[in-house]
Amino acid sequence: MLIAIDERDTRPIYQQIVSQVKEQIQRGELQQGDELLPVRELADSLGINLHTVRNAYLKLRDQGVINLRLGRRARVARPRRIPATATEADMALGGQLRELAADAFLLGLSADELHALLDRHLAHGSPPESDSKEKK
Amino acid sequence: MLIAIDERDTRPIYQQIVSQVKEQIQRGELQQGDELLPVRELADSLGINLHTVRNAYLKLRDQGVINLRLGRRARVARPRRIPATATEADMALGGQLRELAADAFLLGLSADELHALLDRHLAHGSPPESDSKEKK
DNA sequence: CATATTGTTATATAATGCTTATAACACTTT
DNA sequence: AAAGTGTTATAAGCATTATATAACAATATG
Repeated sequence: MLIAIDERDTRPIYQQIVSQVKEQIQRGELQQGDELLPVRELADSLGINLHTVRNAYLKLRDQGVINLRLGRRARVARPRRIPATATEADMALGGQLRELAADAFLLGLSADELHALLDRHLAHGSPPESDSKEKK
Repeated sequence: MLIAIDERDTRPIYQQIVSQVKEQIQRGELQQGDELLPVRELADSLGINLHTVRNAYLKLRDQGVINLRLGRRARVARPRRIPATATEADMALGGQLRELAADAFLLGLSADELHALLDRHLAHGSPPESDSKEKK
């Protein structure tokens, strides 16, 4: 399943799980119908409580990302693919877009630079990977 | 000052203030050297506690967005404009970029569509406004 | 200089959110 | 029937967020 908790990440654990599951779907590592790890199993493997994992799964269900049914394993839901007009999509991502735009601006990034940066994550979902230092 | 608390926003109040100040700077409504509202004044106008506003100002100071000096009003700091290499910028925005990319993907947005959406917020910071039948 | 303004520090308290801990229950699969 | 899995329930601990007061320190104002 390849989920890891990052201590340096200030977000709550369940949020990190939510994000990572979404990213795995984006990268194609998880596809429609695929089974997620059982809550107890994932919880044990991460050394956390069952309910923390379950909370993450509940959030994913509420966002339509996975399906939950009693007795059966959690499965990746059918893509919603709501055609979303521009303004509809903006409703869903509005907060993130505004925050990203403001933060990027304060970093002195141009629109092109930000686009390029974003493309890196859109392609396959894999980040830069570079560890701390990097050659220029 | 034009700051408003959104009850539907799940983020803490101080975070909303942080975001809105940043967005005002991005839009040019606040510029280098401009004074922010005094903590007590903003707190009163929002009907919240002094320390909640102060907490927001502290976070903004920690991010280099504003300067705080005893006895003087908070002022918008000189732009940091750290030239930031691509990977440096990614370090700062990495989490936001990954999350946005994944969420956009799950919404079925193409790279172009996401770029266009992002541009709306980059231009002036003002959201939608122009709605119509968009091409998909 | 005197006073008001403003950021800062210090306590204390309450409310909420996150995580853990146990246990039992309900549905599905084997 | 048994095992696996999601679900519900209850409780507790801890961190974060927000509130409430009060006093202090540096700056601005008159």
